Amino acid sequence: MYFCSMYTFAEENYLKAIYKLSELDTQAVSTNAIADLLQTKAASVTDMIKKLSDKRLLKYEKYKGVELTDKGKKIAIETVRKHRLWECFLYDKLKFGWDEVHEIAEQLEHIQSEVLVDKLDEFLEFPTHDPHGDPIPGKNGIVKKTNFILLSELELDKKAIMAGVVDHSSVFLQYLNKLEITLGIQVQLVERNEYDGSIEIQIQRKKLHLSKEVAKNILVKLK
Amino acid sequence: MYFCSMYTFAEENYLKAIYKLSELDTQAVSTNAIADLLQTKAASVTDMIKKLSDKRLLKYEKYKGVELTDKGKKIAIETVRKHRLWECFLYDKLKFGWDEVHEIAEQLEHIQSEVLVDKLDEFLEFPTHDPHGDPIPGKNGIVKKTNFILLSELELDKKAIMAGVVDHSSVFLQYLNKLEITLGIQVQLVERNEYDGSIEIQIQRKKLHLSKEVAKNILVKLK
DNA sequence: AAATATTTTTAGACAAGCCTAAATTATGTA
DNA sequence: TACATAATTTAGGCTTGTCTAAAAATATTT
Ligand SMILES: [Mn+2]
Ligand SMILES: [Mn+2]
Ligand SMILES: [Mn+2]
Ligand SMILES: [Mn+2]
Repeated sequence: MYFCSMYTFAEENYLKAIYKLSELDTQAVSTNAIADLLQTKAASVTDMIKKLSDKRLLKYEKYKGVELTDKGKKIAIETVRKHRLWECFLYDKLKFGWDEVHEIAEQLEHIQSEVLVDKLDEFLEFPTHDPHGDPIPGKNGIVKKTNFILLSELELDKKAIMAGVVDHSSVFLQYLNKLEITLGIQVQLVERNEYDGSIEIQIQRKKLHLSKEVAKNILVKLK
Repeated sequence: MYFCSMYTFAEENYLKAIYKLSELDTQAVSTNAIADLLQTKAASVTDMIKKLSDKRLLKYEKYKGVELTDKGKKIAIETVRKHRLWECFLYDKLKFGWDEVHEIAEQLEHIQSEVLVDKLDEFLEFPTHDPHGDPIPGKNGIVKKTNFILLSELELDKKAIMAGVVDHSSVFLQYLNKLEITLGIQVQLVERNEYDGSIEIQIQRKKLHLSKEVAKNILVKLK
């Protein structure tokens, strides 16, 4: 009503979802993949795809999936940038837990004001990573690649730093809270169990046993 | 899509507008008054009024205007609280000008998360007034009355403190910026011109001449 | 009191975003 | 290659929130 944004919440959410999926795979993004990620129906996705295609935000060939145009990718990355900056604000300044910030940032990412994003960035002292270890795209649209590896693939006795998560669900993050696994702490692989892929790690003064499932959802940075 | 708020942006904006208008006048709020304030059409207002009436957020009698119910008033005040807290954030923390905060707060006020409001309030150290001098409603829904008077009604030679504005438009606020009139500074009425209602004031080391129009849009607190 | 002007409501339309059910196209398997 | 299955699109419908134009009610003048 008051603000007429360039793009609607729904449009930005679709672009963000398509961007995320296109990073996982070089192929065109399928209708069903988008529907799954956004928890909506394939028919709704087809509707929106047509609108975004009309606006030249993506390339669409019937039955062949979609690919973002440069314009579409730019908007997607801007939205990711806003999302991650707001997550930093919620975590660093308002002292939310890393398991609580995502849902609120899903809303805040759609606030329209270019100067707001810049001022927020400055206020947060230009953070490079969000509370989940994901890189914050620059104002120029460049997203730094992180060279993290899965904790499940860490070599025996090697030391590393907890650097990110694959699963962003609050259930998983709360489980890590309980284990006192936080980003930035040092980890060393003590033992790998070949039978079930579970591992034993040393963090701080504790030894922890982690299932393969959990280890595959934690990212570490080699020292 | 992701968040299903109790009330939509439009509903909250209508409730806020009706609350504002009902504070100006004890009578029921008219359809046209709402349409003017929200810059929409009377027909749209009638539509929305029916929906809000169905939801028991206001009492509506055809052709007789509307009155908020306790439930409607509660939501309106909560929205005002969020609006003003966000304005404080933008002004105090992000260093926006007082002429820039309103538009962005119009968007931020609709973010749904009760704990976010509480944490923001705490982060801002429980401010009592927004950058325009308007009181911030408490968590309990109580809005403190300010006993400010119009600068145009200040008595001769009396000293007072700049405390608020009636006109919140950025044009007016920018004009005050140019005159270096900011909230909190002392003001003394030096002369009143009976002919056109204009006044001469002393602020800091300067004497300023203000039209009646301007003086009627500035609020001061007696010392 | 009647005529006129203003306010408010109704009627009908539209765009955005979603849905279900049915039709169509693509893909994988016997 | 033909059939079965899965993916995708189309058709038609719904809600929200907006609009214009016309009708109805209320308020103001004369
Ligand atoms: Mn979102
Ligand atoms: Mn994140
Ligand atoms: Mn608003
Ligand atoms: Mn304000």
